[in-house]
Amino acid sequence: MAIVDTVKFMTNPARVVPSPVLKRLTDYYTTVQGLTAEGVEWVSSSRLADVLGLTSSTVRQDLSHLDFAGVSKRGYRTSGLEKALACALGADRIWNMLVVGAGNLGRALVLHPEFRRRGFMIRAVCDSDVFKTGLKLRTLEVQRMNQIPQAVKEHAIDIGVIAVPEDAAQGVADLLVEAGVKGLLNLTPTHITAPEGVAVTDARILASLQELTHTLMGK
Amino acid sequence: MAIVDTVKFMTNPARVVPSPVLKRLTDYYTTVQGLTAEGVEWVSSSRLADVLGLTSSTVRQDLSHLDFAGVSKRGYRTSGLEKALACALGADRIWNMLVVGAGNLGRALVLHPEFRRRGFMIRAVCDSDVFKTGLKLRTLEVQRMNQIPQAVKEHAIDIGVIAVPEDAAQGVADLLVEAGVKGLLNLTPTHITAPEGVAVTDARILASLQELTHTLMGK
DNA sequence: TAGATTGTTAATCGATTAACAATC
DNA sequence: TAGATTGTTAATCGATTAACAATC
Repeated sequence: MAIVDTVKFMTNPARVVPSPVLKRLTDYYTTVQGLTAEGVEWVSSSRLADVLGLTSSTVRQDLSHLDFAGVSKRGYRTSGLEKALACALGADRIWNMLVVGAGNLGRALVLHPEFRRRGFMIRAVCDSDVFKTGLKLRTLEVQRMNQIPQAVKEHAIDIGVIAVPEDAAQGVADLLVEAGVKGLLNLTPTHITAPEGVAVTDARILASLQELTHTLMGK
Repeated sequence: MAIVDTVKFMTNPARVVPSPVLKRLTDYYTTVQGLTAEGVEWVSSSRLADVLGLTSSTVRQDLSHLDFAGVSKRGYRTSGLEKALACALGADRIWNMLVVGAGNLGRALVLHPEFRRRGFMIRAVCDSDVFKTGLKLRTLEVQRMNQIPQAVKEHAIDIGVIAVPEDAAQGVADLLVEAGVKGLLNLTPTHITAPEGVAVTDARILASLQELTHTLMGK
């Protein structure tokens, strides 16, 4: 029996946050950030549920994945909850990014101050178009594609951002993986394949629009 | 018995495509577009499954929501499948959009040719910053916020795009709804509330990044 | 204390997968 | 025909919701 318990104990901690929960954690995070900014000190699961269109049950289940406990009769202390969420999402540290593609989307990312403000630091930008080489985006000069490996090493890049035309996406992904990035943010509509150890997330901007238009047609 | 059958028949056609299926339909669409472009004429559910990391069972279930049938032993004809997907997603028509916010993100959308190419026509841009009024983005002049109602009527705007700072997002959403748009694309991390009849989709760029960093921390 | 809210278990609901008869 | 692939039903799996004891 003791052995069984031990096994249980040993397998449990490797608990993965299920994907729908993870998506909601990001929602809680922005909401709670807003509340602390307003000076609200306590929030209940039902209040969060109301704001985000969920049930209080879902909220409590979700927050139980965090290393943070609420208080009976009071709810969750916003300051602690914010910190716990930031910690779970990696929002309490700095992430180094390299953007490939200096087109409109790539430039917008580099110039958008929100990313920096939230710890997503764009350290380098590359583009295959040699006429863009040397172009200045804020403090960064657009580099050649063959500079990717060196840039990844030099700046300890965690995340490669794919902001190139659709048909170049997989090739760029391969280059970034080869250079040693641990994660990819894919801004193109293409499905990207990467080896086991490399995480890929799709920004799905076009997909969002298409989901929206699908819905609009039913009206 | 006949009555029961009739009721079943009458309730069924109002079938809604479940959200996870809808998300995958956009993936099938880009994949099949690629295949037709390459000249591939037939594709099987298992081929699609391989490319997108799904099971063939899921693919067949999903495609059964379309008004299009495969052929035993051959699979799905890519040309017909592409058309059926385009039709389901509203990708076979033109959608009129108004962008609020002429910052980096808003400008990128207006200038990005992919949206136009896919039928998402940005007809007007507004910004609350009067110093931006009159600024030219391609063929469009940035307009004042109070021009929103007129612009929506004049261009028969279907979709309002929210590309403003986070704390202005809900206010802009309210203005757009008031002006009569049927759908909202929210590019901010904020949760937006809108009345029943108005569809909202979140682009979740920052959320995608945070999901990614959460995953990276486990490594 | 009394009442409100958490944390958690159990029940329900929905989505994914397996399996297989129909079929070209 | 024989073999491969669909469409669909049934089984499994996972996520959401309901319910309630624990608690501050």
